[in-house]
Amino acid sequence: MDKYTELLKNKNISPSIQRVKVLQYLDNNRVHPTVEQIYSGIKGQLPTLSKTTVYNVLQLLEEKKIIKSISGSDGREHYDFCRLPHGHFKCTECGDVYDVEENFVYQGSQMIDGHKINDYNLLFKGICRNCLKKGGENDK
Amino acid sequence: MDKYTELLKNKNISPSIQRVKVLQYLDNNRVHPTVEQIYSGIKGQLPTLSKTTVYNVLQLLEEKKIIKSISGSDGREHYDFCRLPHGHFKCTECGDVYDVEENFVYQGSQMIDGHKINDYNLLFKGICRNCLKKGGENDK
DNA sequence: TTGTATAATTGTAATAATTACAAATTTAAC
DNA sequence: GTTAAATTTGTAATTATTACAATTATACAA
Repeated sequence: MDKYTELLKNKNISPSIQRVKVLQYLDNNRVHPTVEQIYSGIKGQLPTLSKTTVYNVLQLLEEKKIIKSISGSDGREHYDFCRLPHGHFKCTECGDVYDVEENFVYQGSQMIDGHKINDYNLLFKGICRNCLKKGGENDK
Repeated sequence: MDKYTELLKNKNISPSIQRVKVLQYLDNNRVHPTVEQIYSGIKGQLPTLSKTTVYNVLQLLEEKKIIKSISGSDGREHYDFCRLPHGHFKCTECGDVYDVEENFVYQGSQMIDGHKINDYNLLFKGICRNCLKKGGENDK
């Protein structure tokens, strides 16, 4: 039994081929891919795959805290395999998302002001090193 | 000269009535409104207002660091007048965004891993106190 | 094994936020 | 006051996401 199948079973999720493939893709492509990227990335191996399924799987995996979603400000979600807590950096030029070590570690309670905290994210924004190289002028 | 006009001039932005009204709205409605809310909120005073203008103004104000945008994961941006640094909490049930005192204060440099940092945000997610009251079952 | 209930996937259509863009209007400079 | 530049407006296009019903696969009992 491969490790993704096992991970899913441990979380009481029946390990359909679609779910395993999405998980595998996220593990092998740690670039915070979008739904589109995930879909295109595994469509070759699962020709009947529907984009709706990718959405469904991602939603399920996030609910079960196996992955996290990251929202930049460009109307596209990015997805990230959960590991050690870390922050993210999103380039406002090209939209790519990078990991950064810098992080906020929240030691507080599960409640803040009466709200139940399920998760948190630290997101930096700016211009990534690649875009800086290309056109440093655009220095908004 | 009112305080919004003054603020805009200080930032070298010509203080059109649309810009002033958006700014005023954000200052008076500190609930992290969406574009839709801002638009509806001032349409009464500016009957010719276009939603495109609201988008334009918000983009400009964010570039000039007068406001911040907050992306939950529901495909809707929220906007916040800049003040003391603070974190945000987004309810995954109703979509509302709340301020929280809890925050990450970044003292590091303006560069991380070669990326130019322009901004950062700390976002908590969970179920807000109102939704908890209504239906505590949905305890994802 | 066979039938049946349940769960998961698929495809299409609908929704909704955002952006592109060109025309119209306003503002500022000379 | 005329002209150029900046801003606003409205429409159309784009794109991500969701809703939903139909199909397919899976699990389980007889």
